[in-house]
Amino acid sequence: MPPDTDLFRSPKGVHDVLPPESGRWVDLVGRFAARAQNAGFGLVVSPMFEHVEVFERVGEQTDVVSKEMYTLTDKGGRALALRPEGTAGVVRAYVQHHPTPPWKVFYVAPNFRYERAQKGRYRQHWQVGVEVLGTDDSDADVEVIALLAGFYADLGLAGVRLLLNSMGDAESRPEYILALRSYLLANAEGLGDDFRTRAEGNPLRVLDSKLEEWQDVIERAPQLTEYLSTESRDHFERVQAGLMALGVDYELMPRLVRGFDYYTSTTFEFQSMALDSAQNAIGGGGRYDGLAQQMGGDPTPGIGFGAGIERTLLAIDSQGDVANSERTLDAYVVDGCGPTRSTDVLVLVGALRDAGLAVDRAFDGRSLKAQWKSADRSGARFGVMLGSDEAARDAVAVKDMATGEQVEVPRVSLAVWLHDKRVDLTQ
RNA sequence: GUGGCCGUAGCUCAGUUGGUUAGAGCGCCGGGUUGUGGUCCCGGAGGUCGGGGGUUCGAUACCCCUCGGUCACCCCA
Repeated sequence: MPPDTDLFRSPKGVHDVLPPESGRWVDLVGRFAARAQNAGFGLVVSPMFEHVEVFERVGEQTDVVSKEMYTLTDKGGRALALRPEGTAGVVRAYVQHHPTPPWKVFYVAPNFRYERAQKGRYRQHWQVGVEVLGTDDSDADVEVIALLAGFYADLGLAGVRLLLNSMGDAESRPEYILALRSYLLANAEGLGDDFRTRAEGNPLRVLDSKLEEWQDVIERAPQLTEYLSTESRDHFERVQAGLMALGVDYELMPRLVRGFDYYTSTTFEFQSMALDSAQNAIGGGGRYDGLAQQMGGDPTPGIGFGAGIERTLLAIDSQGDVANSERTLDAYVVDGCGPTRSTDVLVLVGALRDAGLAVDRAFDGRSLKAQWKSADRSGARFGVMLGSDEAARDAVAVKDMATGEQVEVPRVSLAVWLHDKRVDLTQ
């Protein structure tokens, strides 16, 4: 019986990233790590799964927790869940290890959500992100937001807008939620059960709905910013002043509440105007000053963001200028010694790679014509042939693949010769 | 979870109002060029026509189910 081919395909909603496409990932992740480390952030690697309670702190009312979590029970009977978002696990790590604040970390990690796949939305998607724990300084908010804006700039991503809001603090928000709930329930006529359920359970979740028939009520709803405490308002104004000082453009969006319940104070979202509204959110985050405490830690303020790698690449695609960032080879080594295969190719290729050169070669003892063809396809700058004539003189034939010009180079000086040519290229 | 569209070679797609051995381009491999890529010429490999069932003398095509892809809704990166 042949195996069931359906079982040896990637599961629904997930996908492989292969070369050369994956070269863009290497590039993007490298740029992100460079920028984060530049700003004093260190890498945090946290488990891909946690006790389910860790993620439930994201909010029992949220879609991500209530219907999209990948939950499992391990052989020890523990109730676990695959990480659906980046912040909860990092806060858990902070509470567990109590590092010295301010704790500034970045991550590159996959998230898992059981939902119907579509463009820019997958059951496993990757995010780069940062978190800062242990400070409520508004400059930390500015630093985090500016970091993400700078990352997009590094990538050459244009047409991005930053939406900004404040959710208020522990004192001002409950008051607002009460006012919002009673307003929504008073205007729920004809808007259906879903509206009423949300208005009662989590009225903030009504605000970011895109449903046409709700928009009238949403437009006239009381606004968060009217309920901010003096302290919250001051904080929010300092964040805005900081962004302006750094030249980071933003738009105030009073109805921006985002999908997780832990947010307080500053919230923000970057949208690509080149993408459809179904997947235009390419990165977002905010403050979560109560989250550590909900996990049994001391009261600890925190702020961070997550930015989707797949969506960011989609946004770059929509600009049209898809750059191939794969590193080009310095040389491709061709075995010209015929059917008697020696270890010469292994030794030469190994020596060149040890010397820091990017080098590839053919396998399987293929014909010269085939090997030169592969050299061409590889995009290598030079073809290096180990031929019996040249071998007699301890040399190799080196061909510039662009011009076809061929010279003989002593084997011992080949690495230096190729290095010199690389410098030429960068001038 | 709900709905629309779509599954034919590695990729992009033809095809048959149901009828012999299912095609093309690109890619891949080999040869022309016994030591040299890109152009050209010749040849070759590669297909459970997504899977299962049904209708039929006969199904890649029609029907049902299923799996997968894609797009949208909800929501999010």
